[in-house]
Amino acid sequence: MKKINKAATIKDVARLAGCSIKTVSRVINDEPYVTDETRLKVQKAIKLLDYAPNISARRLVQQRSYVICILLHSAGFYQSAVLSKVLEIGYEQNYDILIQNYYPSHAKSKKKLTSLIHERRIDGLVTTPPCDVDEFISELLTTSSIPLVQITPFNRSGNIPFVIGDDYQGAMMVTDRLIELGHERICFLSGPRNHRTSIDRQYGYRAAMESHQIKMDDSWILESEFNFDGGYTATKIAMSRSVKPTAIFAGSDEAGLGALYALQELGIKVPEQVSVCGFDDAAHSKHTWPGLTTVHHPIDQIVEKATYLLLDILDGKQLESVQVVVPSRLVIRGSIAEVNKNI
Amino acid sequence: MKKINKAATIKDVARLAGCSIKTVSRVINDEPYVTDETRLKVQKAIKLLDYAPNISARRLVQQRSYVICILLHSAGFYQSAVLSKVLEIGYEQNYDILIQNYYPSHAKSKKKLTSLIHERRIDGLVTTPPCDVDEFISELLTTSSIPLVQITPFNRSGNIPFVIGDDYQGAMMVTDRLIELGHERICFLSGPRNHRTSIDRQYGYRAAMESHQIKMDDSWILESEFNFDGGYTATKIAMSRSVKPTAIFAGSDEAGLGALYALQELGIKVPEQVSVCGFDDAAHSKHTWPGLTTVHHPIDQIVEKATYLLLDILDGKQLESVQVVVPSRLVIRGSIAEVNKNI
DNA sequence: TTGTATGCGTTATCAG
DNA sequence: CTGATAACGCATACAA
Repeated sequence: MKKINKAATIKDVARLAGCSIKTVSRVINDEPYVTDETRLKVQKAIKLLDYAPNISARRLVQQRSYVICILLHSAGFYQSAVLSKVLEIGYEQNYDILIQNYYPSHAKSKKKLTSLIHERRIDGLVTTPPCDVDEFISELLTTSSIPLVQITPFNRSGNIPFVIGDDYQGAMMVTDRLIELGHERICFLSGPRNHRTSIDRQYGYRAAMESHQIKMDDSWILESEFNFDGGYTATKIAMSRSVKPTAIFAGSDEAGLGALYALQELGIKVPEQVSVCGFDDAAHSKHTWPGLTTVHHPIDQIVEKATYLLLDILDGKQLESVQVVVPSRLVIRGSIAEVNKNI
Repeated sequence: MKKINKAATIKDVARLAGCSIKTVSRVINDEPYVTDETRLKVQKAIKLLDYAPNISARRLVQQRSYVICILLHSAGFYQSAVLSKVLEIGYEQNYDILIQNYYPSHAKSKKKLTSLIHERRIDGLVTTPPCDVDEFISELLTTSSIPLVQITPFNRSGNIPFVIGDDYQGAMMVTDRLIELGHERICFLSGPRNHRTSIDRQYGYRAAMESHQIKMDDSWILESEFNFDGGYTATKIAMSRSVKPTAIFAGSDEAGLGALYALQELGIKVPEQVSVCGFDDAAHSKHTWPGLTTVHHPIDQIVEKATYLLLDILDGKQLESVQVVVPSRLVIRGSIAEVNKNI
């Protein structure tokens, strides 16, 4: 057992190996122009001294932090899914990943992010929704240019790299399926207006309804939040109307679970009396009874692509496409059935 | 709009303010011995140049990284809860928080962690279960001494700082409650042996059963995993026996949700025919139907205390108690009822 | 109250 | 192939 009073530095290694620090540096960084003989000597010295390069010194001289930042809004299913993938990537990569909360338009959030960039703590940035709804993020890029990749950007204009799921397509698929089952009175529980996905999913729903020439008006669209309470409340409202829906399509699984709960509380059987769908395929949606029919939003792939996109940009790779759309997939579970008009 | 070619350094500020870099340094770090007049001049220069100290340089010279690391095993409800609190703290503190996956006994995990410490990327460490079941963590501390706080340590011996919930007490409360409702055939779904909580919760259950002189043997304890599938499978097994339980106490909410699902799949009514309890009070347990009766495991508080404990240690504060136990609290929801012996 | 000089541990330049 | 030496940007002992 060796005791470490002070960590060894490159100088110590050089002294022990009988060479210059530059040579040690070469060995550390796998540079050429070192004899196998000296390389071996240096490696032995490194092992002997239990040497590891001081990361701060390296960062200072290289003017890079080897840290990328992920901006995340609050906590929830979506964020958990993002996090778990991000950590996986952090485990594989040499970059450290700094996860930071960001609340759009909050002064403190802006300040935090500004200093993160300004103090050169981070080399690049990935945003998740809805962190980019304020203009601050894009402004930031004009002043201090730092590579950015957006996950599901609020605004797709411009040529900023992004990765996004196919929300429009997914919502169409769900709605089509419900229509196939004979449903016409389909309620859509929308999310907040500052979420790209919320908007696109609503368009998908509308498009499917229209393509089947089902008469509908905006009263079939209930604005709520993309969370349990939002879905719960909206469902209660929908079911209290004189013309009740035979199916509820929640714009997110969290809201879908709220809908499920509300219906069960009302003693309405799912799917016998009312069908319910969600969107996202959250980890939990297959664990309710009945399981929630939903669209698989490939958050894993999205996060992975976005992060590696940023990493590639930082490594200076030439990339052909920096704007990626990942397809969605229908997931049928027990919460939907053929229409029951006696509701 | 100012354009930034190269970021300003402390020298630039000094030059513009007409003083030495030491004076600038004093202003930045809120040190005394600066006239209000010069302070103002410096501050103006800082604003004008849009200056921010280079964090790497500071870290190098101070021999500190101002980063703490949280070790996390895989992903799940528990981890999500930890993460959301950790991010909140990171948002408030000046330390950056590096979240790292750690799989006990995995060579790669060890290597990652070793270099994290070795390269002085982190100043301190917080472990969450079951990251500390291998001896590696404690070994690490003997070789390279870095402050460590353990959340729910596997092994409480020694004087390493830790924060833990009162699992024993909580499990006793749940079991007592079930017994009050007339239950005697209470099945306990245990978790893995490498989880401190799993062991303590099982002891609590046993203690309550014994204190009420209810005859039981080990067949009433089913070993499973602390997740949905574990609870699901164990429940199916329990309900297939000739002597069926009237209540199922799952050692975790995730397992409890699995139990709920299994019973519903079997067409067994909860709580009319069988009562179900969990442990943790996971975010989702109130969103199932019926809501899951459980014990509130104050993960928020635990994470908060642990993190601030580490921060205090790093700041060199004198602390009276570094080993903290946080009490639990019963949460009654719809999943339990008086015993129904006709099962 | 202010400033000078030195060092932190790397990487990079450029001459040997 | 190798090695002096100069940055990198900041903090800090020590002067003034």
